[in-house]
Amino acid sequence: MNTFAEENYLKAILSLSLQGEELVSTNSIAAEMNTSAASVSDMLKKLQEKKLIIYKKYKGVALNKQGKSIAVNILRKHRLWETFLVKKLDFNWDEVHDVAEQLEHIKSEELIDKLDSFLNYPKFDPHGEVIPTKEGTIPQTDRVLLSEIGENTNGIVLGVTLDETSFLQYLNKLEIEIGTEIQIFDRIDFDKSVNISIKNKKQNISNELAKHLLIKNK
Amino acid sequence: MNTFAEENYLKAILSLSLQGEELVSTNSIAAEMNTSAASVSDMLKKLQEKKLIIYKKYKGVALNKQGKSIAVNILRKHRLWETFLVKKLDFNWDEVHDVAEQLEHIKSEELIDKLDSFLNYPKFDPHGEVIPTKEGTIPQTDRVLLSEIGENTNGIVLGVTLDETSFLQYLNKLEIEIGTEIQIFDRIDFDKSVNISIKNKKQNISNELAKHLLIKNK
DNA sequence: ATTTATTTTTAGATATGTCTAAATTTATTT
DNA sequence: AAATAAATTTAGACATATCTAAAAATAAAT
Repeated sequence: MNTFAEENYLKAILSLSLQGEELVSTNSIAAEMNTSAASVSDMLKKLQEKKLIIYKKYKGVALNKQGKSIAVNILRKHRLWETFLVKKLDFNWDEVHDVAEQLEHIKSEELIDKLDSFLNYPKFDPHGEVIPTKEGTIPQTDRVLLSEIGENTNGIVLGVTLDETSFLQYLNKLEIEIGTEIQIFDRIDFDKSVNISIKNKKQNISNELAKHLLIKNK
Repeated sequence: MNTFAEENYLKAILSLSLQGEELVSTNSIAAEMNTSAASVSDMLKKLQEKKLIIYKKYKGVALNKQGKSIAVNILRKHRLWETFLVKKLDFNWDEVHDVAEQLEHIKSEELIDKLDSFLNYPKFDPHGEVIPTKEGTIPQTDRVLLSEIGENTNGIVLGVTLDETSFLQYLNKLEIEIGTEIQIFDRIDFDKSVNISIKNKKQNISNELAKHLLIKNK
């Protein structure tokens, strides 16, 4: 059985891997988790002893099979709980992250099975993110980040890849939600911001924001 | 904010207080929590520094106002989660304790308010135990322990005061459940066991068991 | 009222997870 | 290729929570 701290590190490594880092660096984990590089080093040593990661000093870290399985399961639990909070308890999608961060560590396979059934086996969470399966796979979808999409195309907002209140509230202000239609014009070389229009209103979206918006790729 | 360990100690002290101990002893807490008396001593010192208990060395401990408020709130959360697990997720009443022990430590007042509303403000949990109010009071009921009830009376099983799988499974075996009618004949002086009958079947119930059965007192 | 037994506390260790500061390794410049 | 900068690890400290063994206080027995 793993501690909350261990699970959170595994989750952070998974998240950075999914964002494209093959070998995840100590510093990026520290940034992701708001902790010091020293603490990360300490923990990586422990996770390696427990045989959950592949870690080469000074080089970087990757999840091994068992570590990935645990991390994906935490992600599954996180997203199922978020779905429960929004669908059943009437939370807003920008309010659920902190509570789900706690709930994801509850240990009971039966609980998650029954929750999944109670929610009718949802495929996506309230942010449009795919929910990993019980078997530990993350279903692939045809979504693409706004920061990666081609110019002069149209799309539909399918979801977000960040779960922070400040981010989600900013989206509300921009009137961007799941299902919103969006035209993509062009990308500025200088700062990689994107010119788009939503409901015929032209806007410039920063790369920082575009990196976290999932668009249907047609 | 309190740690899980602190919350568990406060809960244990509350539980023993409600069972009649005015000044709760170190040993009884250790027994309740399956830990050593030394650990209890250590923790009592910390809880006193945090001003959650009234503790006199070698004499015993009681919750103060703030400590009681926290402990009652944990109890409220535990019983609401148990209700959720049984009513919404189809757990059996003898399967929910361990998961509820984890869920009771989730920190979010809004979560519990919304859960309460979702469950339609239940007054009792699946074991028949009263659910403390949001304001921190434990509603009084007219129930009495089978170990305390008068001889030659009738009653109805309203609930239990223990949440252990082995206990609840034994009740199932004895065909005792909530709502079961019961005749009380007499109590044996020697071991304080009680002679009763359930569905015209005479049985002798140990004091140990009778101490955890709540009966309607008419 | 002493002695004995029980209960409770303290002392000293251990494990987890965190930190700052210093040392080491790797990457980047010149 | 040597010097500088950046990233990473180690060393040493601290807080929490636990344990065993020993000491101290209280309760029970003679």
